Amino acid sequence: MSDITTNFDDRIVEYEQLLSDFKALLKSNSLKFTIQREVILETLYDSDEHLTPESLHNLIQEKFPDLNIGIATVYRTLSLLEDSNMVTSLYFGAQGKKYELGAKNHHDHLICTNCGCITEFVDEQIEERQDKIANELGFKMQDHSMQIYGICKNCRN
Amino acid sequence: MSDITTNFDDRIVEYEQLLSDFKALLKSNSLKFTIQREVILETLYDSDEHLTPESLHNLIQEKFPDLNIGIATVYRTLSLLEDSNMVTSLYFGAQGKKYELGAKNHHDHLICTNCGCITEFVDEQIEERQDKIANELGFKMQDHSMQIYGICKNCRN
DNA sequence: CGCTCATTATAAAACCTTTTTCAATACTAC
DNA sequence: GTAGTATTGAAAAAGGTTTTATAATGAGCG
Repeated sequence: MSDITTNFDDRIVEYEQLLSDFKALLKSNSLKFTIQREVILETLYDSDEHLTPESLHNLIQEKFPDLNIGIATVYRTLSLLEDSNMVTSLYFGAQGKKYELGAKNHHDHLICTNCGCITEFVDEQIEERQDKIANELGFKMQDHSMQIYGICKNCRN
Repeated sequence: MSDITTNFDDRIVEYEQLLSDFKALLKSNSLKFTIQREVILETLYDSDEHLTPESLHNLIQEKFPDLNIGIATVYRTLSLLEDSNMVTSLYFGAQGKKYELGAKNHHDHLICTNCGCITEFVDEQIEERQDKIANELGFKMQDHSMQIYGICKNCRN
């Protein structure tokens, strides 16, 4: 078995786990499992990007044109998922909320000031350096966030 | 003369330069120099953060409560400054524009989650590393911001 | 299956930010 | 000072996104 296949299996297992967590969550709150909610969770899972409610809705329309899911349902489901910590949202500036799945492992962001796309990265050297700076200044670090703004590869063409 | 005094003088000189550039710009376009425009430029200069039109307006209200500058004037002046490249704006996500003055020296922030105090710092290693990461990912860096959250020296006692 | 109530799509309403309108004001040149 | 015109604050309008109201639908349970 190749690594790719193994990863693929892992991914399915991971999604099944997520889905059953979601079902359990719904059940314990006397809420119902609907095709709309499943599709929203699945689309969120399949996407590696941070999505706005609108872009998520567009994605769903493309993938499931016959379902005709309303934007209000997307908003309602995202709020539900966020309230139960299955998705997290990021604020970029005073407004502009974007959602992503999971109790995230930490990462920093490259944000394109032209198209708004977000690329994630983690850099061990920066993480270490941050620890060191905090220590040197007598600061007990709890958290940090870093954003790099610029023009992404695609937009430079 | 100490370094601090020298920096202070430099800062005043820098602002005077900026102001006279602004005046020249206005004159050459048959526009008028008003107290509102001066206050907006000055407040932008004094702030080290990226500001939304709204937060800039709030800042001005605090600093000059008697002037009663309208939010529309803030928007108008920011557009004017941006058109003439004296300020740059960044998009955060699909929407949400933030402004900052053109030539600004960069620094990062340590923010105390207990007392709210902010310590500024610059670290060459982190700056270099950021450049490198941006380059590796085909990203043309324009700016970046980093915040470390935690408990400051004073508050730990 | 049939009952009950949560959920849905749709559309209207509520919200927010940004722009425009307009009469009053104030800067600049003379 | 005065004339001419850009600028201002206030309020209305425009342009978005997000939420709510509603009647119809559908999931879950016995």
